[in-house]
Amino acid sequence: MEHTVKQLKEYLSNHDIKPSTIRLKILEYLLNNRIHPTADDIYKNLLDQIPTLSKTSVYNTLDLFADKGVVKVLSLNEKEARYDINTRFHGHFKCHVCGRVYDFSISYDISTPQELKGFDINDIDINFYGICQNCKNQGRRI
Amino acid sequence: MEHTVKQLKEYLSNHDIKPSTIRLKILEYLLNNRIHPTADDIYKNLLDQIPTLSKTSVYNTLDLFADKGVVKVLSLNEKEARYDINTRFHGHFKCHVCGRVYDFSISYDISTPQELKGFDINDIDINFYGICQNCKNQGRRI
DNA sequence: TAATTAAATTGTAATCATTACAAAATTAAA
DNA sequence: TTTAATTTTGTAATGATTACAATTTAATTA
Repeated sequence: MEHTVKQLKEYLSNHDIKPSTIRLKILEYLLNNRIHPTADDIYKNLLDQIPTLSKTSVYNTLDLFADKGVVKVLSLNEKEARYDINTRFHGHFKCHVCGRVYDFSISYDISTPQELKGFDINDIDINFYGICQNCKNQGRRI
Repeated sequence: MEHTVKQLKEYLSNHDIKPSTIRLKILEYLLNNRIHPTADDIYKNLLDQIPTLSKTSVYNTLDLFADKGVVKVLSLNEKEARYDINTRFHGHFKCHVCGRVYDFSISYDISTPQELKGFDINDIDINFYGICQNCKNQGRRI
């Protein structure tokens, strides 16, 4: 869970991104808080460390990260986008009770469907929705 | 492609929805135009037939349809929601060149992943993104 | 090192899909 | 018909995201 500045800088430079305080802090936050945060989550959490931080900078940085493949933007039937530092292929489960987003691995083969022969497939989203075990155990609904 | 008013009314009553002119027109539009339209698409297209139509009514109706299982709301990495009259399980491909959304069938088995044992799964979205064959053939990019 | 240029960051205002809400219109029930 | 319930409408809010110009910071050059 600990990342040196050197490691963070390398992470960015590996993705062709020049380092800056904001970029390093946002990257560090994403690496240490794998909760698929929203831009607002990130903004609120970094305000202590960077009092002059603006929301525009958070969006700018996240857009840059998405362009360079550092994060994947998640669109989970909600108005706010979420950002995932884990860009390897995997599925997401959104609990509509607690709002948490869980990762899961895709075991089955996602080969090109018949109907999409000849299509270029650049990206795939596998999103599940429901109630997580934690909320079920607590008997929480909606 | 033709639907009698009787059929449309039955379709609604089968989903526990009382008929009204707007509801029947929107349902008819969705059944005849299986292009995963946005609320605005529907609004613009019905304005000829219902000059007093308001956008709020379109949203109200689509929300009702979604609640009653008449349509599925699609969240395809774009700001506008789309509405699919086909509520049977299938995947969607969004072409980022022409913007069209294609259906495809899911052949592989979507069983509960290990990590989601004990979770209630109520809904699944399988979304592919890329360039469709049509746009590829025309050499169109971005 | 200072001067110049480029890049990053900020603040404010716009955008735009969606929602809230109350008034008006329509339909159903008494 | 009268009354009550439902549907529809118009307007104004909401809220995430973006546009954009100004400011700050960092990098480069003289």
